[in-house]
Amino acid sequence: MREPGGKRDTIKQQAMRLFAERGVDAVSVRDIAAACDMKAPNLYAHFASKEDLVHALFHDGYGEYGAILSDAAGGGAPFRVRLERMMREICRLHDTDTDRFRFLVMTQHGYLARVPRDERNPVEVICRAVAAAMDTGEIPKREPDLMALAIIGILVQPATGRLYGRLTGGLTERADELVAMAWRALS
Amino acid sequence: MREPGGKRDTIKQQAMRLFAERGVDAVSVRDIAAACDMKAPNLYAHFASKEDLVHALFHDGYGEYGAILSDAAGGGAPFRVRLERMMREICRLHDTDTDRFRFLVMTQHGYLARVPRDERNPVEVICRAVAAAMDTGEIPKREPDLMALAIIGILVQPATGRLYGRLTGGLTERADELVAMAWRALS
DNA sequence: TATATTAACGAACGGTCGTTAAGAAACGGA
DNA sequence: TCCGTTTCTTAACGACCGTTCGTTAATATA
Repeated sequence: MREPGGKRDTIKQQAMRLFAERGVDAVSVRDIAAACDMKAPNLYAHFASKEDLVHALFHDGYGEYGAILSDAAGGGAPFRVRLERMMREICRLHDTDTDRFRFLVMTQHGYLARVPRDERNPVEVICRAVAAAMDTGEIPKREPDLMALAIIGILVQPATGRLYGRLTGGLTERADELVAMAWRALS
Repeated sequence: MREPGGKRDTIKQQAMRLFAERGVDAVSVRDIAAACDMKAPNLYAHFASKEDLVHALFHDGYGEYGAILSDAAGGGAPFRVRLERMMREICRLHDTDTDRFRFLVMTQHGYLARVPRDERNPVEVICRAVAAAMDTGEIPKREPDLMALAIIGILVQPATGRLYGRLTGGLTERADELVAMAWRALS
């Protein structure tokens, strides 16, 4: 349970990688330990339990993604610009932070119900941005959460398709197309 | 391993419900048996293994959904009409066949890589319909699979949001909105 | 009535899980 | 050098997993 140490970060990193590859339930604490060149009981010097590790991973990742999107959604630019910034950030995260992206998408079904709807929740950030754009008249008034979720789907489903080979390559190189599609969908 | 019998269907139905509620790994064969008012070993008179049961559930569900979408995508109507038919079918399945819809969405990450890309694959059906519409010039030519996946995301992500309370109510009552959004996105 | 088939059961198997306890090794400061 | 702390190990625990076994009660067949 030490604060700093490269070890704790190594554990988080390896666990994230394995979770993204196989899913949380299919990865044992012995698997994680082996990937860190240590034995299973040693993990308990750094994390109280496997559940604790998974929760920390999800909470940190979700929070960091929320902060990134919050930055992208901020500022005084028109919604069109801020939407593009958000979507490009998501594409970038998918391409460069793949393990965590996969982990968050795969684990959301188990954890999302108990995540608070604050400014560190990426879904919430997008929902609020869309709702605000409707208030200012930048896009037509429709059900904000429905539209926001659809926009998220435009990104997440291609990402999922990428996972099992329906698409090859990255999302970043398709960001223009995806942003344009989302903008048309909202207009 | 009997063909007919209400029992086999009962097991499939209860297992599907439990899997949709908690996820496959969190449901034991004893849980399934208890939901069917029987004991665990009895399940092995109807299914060779738990894996076999899960696989049958996924394969049947995926195949049936593929057939339904294939019907909706067929005929000589314009693509706009066939797209609307497909999307309305998906909304209907989500609202009236919720357990299976959830199960398929939740389980896809584990099974989707080994599902053949034939006419019984719902994703494939939509991809082919979109690609065909591009060939006939009914929608602009873009990367077909990317656009098809995005359309699926427009449906699946709101469905996911519905799962943990971001949305309330059904998708059917939002079908008009979703179809319009998808059509704008493709245009 | 005797026989074969089926359905369901309790018990138990080998295995893996997450986790804990107790001690060895490594290391830094006096 | 010794000590105290931290790090890591081996061994083992109890729980639960999917699954198999041998048996019993019920039902159909002859």
